[in-house]
Amino acid sequence: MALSLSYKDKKVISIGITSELTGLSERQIRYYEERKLVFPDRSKGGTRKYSFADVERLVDVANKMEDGMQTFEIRKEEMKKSDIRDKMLRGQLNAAFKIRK
Amino acid sequence: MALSLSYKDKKVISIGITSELTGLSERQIRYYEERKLVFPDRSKGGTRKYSFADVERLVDVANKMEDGMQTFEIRKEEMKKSDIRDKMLRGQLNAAFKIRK
DNA sequence: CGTGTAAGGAATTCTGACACG
DNA sequence: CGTGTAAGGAATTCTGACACG
Repeated sequence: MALSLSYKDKKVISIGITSELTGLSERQIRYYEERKLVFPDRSKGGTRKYSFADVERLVDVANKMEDGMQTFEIRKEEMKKSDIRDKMLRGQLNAAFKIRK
Repeated sequence: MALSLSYKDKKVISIGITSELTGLSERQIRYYEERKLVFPDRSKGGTRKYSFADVERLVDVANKMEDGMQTFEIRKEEMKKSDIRDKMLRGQLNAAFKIRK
């Protein structure tokens, strides 16, 4: 791990607890992973480990599913978001670089 | 649950992960519970669940053990702390009450 | 497409006890 | 006192598949 992450991002929660926290079934949670909507870590033995950020993510996904959105649409939306973030970050870095020049 | 607790206080971490996070053996963690130094929740099935606060607590305990302190001394120290907190809280409440009077 | 379920197996955790010291 | 360990059992999780739709 490069950075020491805050509680919110530490992957320490089992799927059972994650299920309780989100109200989703384990089946749903595993399926959303299959559809690339969440990315839990794995223990050496292979059990999934989620963060509180993942839990929030899953609740968000659940809401969108309720609104009739499909998994691939939700994924696209997320990809767009991180794309925007990437561009903004690059913009910031560029600006900083110019200033220092 | 009366209050909605923050991430730090939610009991969602299994003993295995807690062991990794603290560097303590599961045996040690269970023993410190026996000695009333940590108070994990339990799942319906009986498995222990710790919070990040518990993890910090355990690291603290571990440090004191290294300093040669015994479990009952650590517990006494903690009781003193919470006792002080209680008194301060009572003082606060009393003061507030007098003001409003 | 999204989710429930039964199936068989593996990983995780639990308790009580013996051991050492 | 504090901790390791083997023991037997129970709870938890995993994957791949069949089902419905």
